[in-house]
Amino acid sequence: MANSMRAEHSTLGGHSVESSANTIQGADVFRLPNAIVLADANNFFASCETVFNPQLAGRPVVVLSNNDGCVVSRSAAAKQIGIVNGTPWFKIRDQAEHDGVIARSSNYELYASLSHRMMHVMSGFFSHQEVYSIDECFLHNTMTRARTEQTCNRLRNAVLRGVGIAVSVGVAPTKTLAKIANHWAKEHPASHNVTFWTDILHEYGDDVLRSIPVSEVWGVGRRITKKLMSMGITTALDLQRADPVLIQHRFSVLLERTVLELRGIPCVEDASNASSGVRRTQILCSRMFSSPVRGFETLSQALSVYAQQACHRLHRQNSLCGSVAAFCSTSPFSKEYSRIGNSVILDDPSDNPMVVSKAACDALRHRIDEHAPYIRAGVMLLDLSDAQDFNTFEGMDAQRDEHGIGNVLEIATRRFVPRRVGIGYGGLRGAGRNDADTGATWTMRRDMLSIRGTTRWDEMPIVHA
DNA sequence: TCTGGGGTCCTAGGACCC
DNA sequence: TCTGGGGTCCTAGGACCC
Repeated sequence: MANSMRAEHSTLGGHSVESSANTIQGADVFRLPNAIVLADANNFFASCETVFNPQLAGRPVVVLSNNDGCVVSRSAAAKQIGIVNGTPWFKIRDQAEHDGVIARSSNYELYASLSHRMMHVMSGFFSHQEVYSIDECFLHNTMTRARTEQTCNRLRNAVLRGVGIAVSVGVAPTKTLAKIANHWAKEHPASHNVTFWTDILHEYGDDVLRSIPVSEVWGVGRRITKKLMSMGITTALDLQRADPVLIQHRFSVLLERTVLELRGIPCVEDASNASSGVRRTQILCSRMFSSPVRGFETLSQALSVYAQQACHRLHRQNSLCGSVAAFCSTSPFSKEYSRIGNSVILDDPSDNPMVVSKAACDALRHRIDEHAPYIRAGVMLLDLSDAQDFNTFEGMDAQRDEHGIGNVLEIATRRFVPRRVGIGYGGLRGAGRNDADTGATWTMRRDMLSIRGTTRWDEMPIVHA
């Protein structure tokens, strides 16, 4: 599919020949100038923090990554005082606190819950929704220009009223252009947070793409930017005008598709597996430790906890894994950086946390340096297959865990909350209120965690009337 | 002192087969 | 003694996204 698409576009040199059929069906829908609607929450994590804590509205708020490491989301006010995403918190903490910045540990349980509500509300306004990330979705549109604008505004109001989150909307013929239109909507208050690509193109012509550095185009990362710059391609307009065949040759089909998308030719396919939820092809669970861990004994505690968490996700999508990989590493910022990884093939595909946990530990057992300070570790489940499809000869069954410990864990998790029970260290809970708080020294730091008002009875917000 | 986590897709290159 | 070329499959690594 992707290949035939590429061949077609490459040979046609940019503009496709339409078939005579003008039916609003299948791929033809996406040839319409307003076919793709991208709805994206403004400063999502920071906005979520404000939902149940309205005093934060208008104030500089930042949300930190796990372990309170880096800034990952900023409110408008925090952006205004010049805080940059990705900055390590320890480097700016003093100044930020002096400036009245309020920091929060990331509260993914809250964000996931609000994301779910937001997506549900938005799904009602268009025929097809493709959830792209926790805070944005593509909506497929077949309405007229006027109807589309009306619908986008109703969608924005519904999310704002129903969930308390502001979203911006970009409308364009392709996803890449919708990203650009969405960005424009966020940057230009006059747009009322809904921007049509065709409008800004009509008003500003080539200046729109000329004003966008190539590094800001969706799909262009740091490495590719550097290489493009050396070829004299510095703006989105330069990339749009580049030869797709040359780009494909020097880079990849991915970037070639970006060139075509910038020209208004849709090439990025639907990535979501309908609305029923996506089945992952690999599952990774990894964390940084709050302080360095030495020795296999302690490391295996962490591996065991991560393996159980990974199995929980494996079970949820009804898959089995054929192999388990584990890794650990010292700090990449230290002189003696080392990373150790190894994988183990299971005798039979399994979703049993006991089996997976043991495999993860076995993978690293005799490989680690007993004295090295490890700062992170992770467990990866690979070679996933559908549990229902699994058939072998008699006597060679999958190591399924039908009535065993995994199911007991699932049931207990559903009835109580995650991590009230578990194997080994995964079952211990310390005094703190953090999910992963096992009382061990390595569990992650979340010193500034807000309430999980939508998922925990004991943390429900209190309203004073 | 202190720098996130979880994914996807593509490509190159090796192994193997005929 | 000489030892082609093309296809397929797999894996590791690179690059990207949010």
